Amino acid sequence: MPKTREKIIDAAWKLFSKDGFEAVSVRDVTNEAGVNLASVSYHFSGKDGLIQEIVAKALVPLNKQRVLLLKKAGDEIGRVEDVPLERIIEAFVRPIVCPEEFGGCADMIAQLMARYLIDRDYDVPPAVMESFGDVYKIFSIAIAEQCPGMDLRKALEKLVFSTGAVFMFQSFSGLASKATGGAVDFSMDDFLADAVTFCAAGFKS
Amino acid sequence: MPKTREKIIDAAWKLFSKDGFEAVSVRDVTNEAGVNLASVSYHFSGKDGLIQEIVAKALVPLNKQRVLLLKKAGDEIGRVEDVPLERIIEAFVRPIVCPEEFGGCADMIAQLMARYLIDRDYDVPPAVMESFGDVYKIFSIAIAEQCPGMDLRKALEKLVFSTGAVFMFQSFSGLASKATGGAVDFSMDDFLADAVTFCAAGFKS
DNA sequence: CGCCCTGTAAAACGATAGTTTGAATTTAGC
DNA sequence: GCTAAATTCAAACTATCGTTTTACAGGGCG
Repeated sequence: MPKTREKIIDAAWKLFSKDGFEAVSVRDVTNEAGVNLASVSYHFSGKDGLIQEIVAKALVPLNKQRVLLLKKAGDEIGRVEDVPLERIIEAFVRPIVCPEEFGGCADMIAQLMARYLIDRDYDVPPAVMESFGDVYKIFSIAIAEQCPGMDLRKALEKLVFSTGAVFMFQSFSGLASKATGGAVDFSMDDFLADAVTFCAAGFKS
Repeated sequence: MPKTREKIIDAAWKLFSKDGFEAVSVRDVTNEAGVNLASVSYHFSGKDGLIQEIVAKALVPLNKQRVLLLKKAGDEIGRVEDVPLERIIEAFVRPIVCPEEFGGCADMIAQLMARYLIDRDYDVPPAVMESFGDVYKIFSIAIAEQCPGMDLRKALEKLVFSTGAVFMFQSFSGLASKATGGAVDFSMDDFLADAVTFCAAGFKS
């Protein structure tokens, strides 16, 4: 029998990633979790605290996984400096496309992340901020090393392009599918490979 | 002296694109516009109607401009089939990056668009849906023609990548700038050129 | 003038939001 | 087994939301 706090986190994760922070009420969460309404205020000192907890639980492991994948690729090759561009990008992209591979996170992580970045009302917890800072720093260095003549600034910019490309894909594919009358139907495996190819070419340009 | 209806649209456009549809109340809009609270229900039959009006006013001209730019490039070159890839992508991307070039739309259009695509609670007005369908169809055909061996499906997929890359840039660059301690500082001119190069390379891959 | 239609105004409505209260209950330490 | 802290609970509180109601002002027209 899980504790109340854990039940709240599970329910909040599920509902927030499906419908967003604003659309989901504290009552929705506590009903889903089967706990009392007041327990959110008690355990997280309010809805905002719960949101910060959820976001940190989603994004910090994501960024940790990205760094881990890059490091692992470096170990395989021998030196981190020799990791080919495609592997760098895959390390960057895979945790977003296939979040289930690193421990049970829902497949809504991209939407959750996008939502959090657009809804600026919510503060970014320091831990999340820091993990993003690490990722962007480590990856832009690795990329700059693979692309002679590219400075860190450009590497970072293209990293942002790549993030956007992958990131919005889930949202957009839904709309595109609707707009074109169901002509689009992507598989995630193909998608990951295509995304890596697309971004790698962009970096080499 | 503008009519009440116009004043509401102006205020709603400004507030919605800054803070989002849910965060902005009808009272916020009417206060900003200096009109009575009830006039939103009267002129737009409620908040949802106002949102649809705003979104249509933002996105239909955007998509129209994309098609127009592509057609214009075709006229310059001679035949639409001969427009080089970079020009196609620029036609696709420019109205998002430089919305002020096609008639007074605020520079928040990317954020408004992203928000609308993520907040799925709101229906997409038929006119908007149709304009997106047109754009994706016309552009994926043009691109498939420039990239021998690429089928329409792949072209559409890469078009979605490109949209994402450009689309989220404003949102992400803000975060990246914060996370790296202000190391990033992009200009829109450079950005447009870089984005086109990045996406074109992706298409050629 | 009297009537109707359009538009605006102030006020109130019902619903729902997040939070707090205070009592009841469970848990943990001695 | 008792005491005190921690937790859960039902209920109420305050604020705000979108909407509706009702009244009022003006203009075109028979």
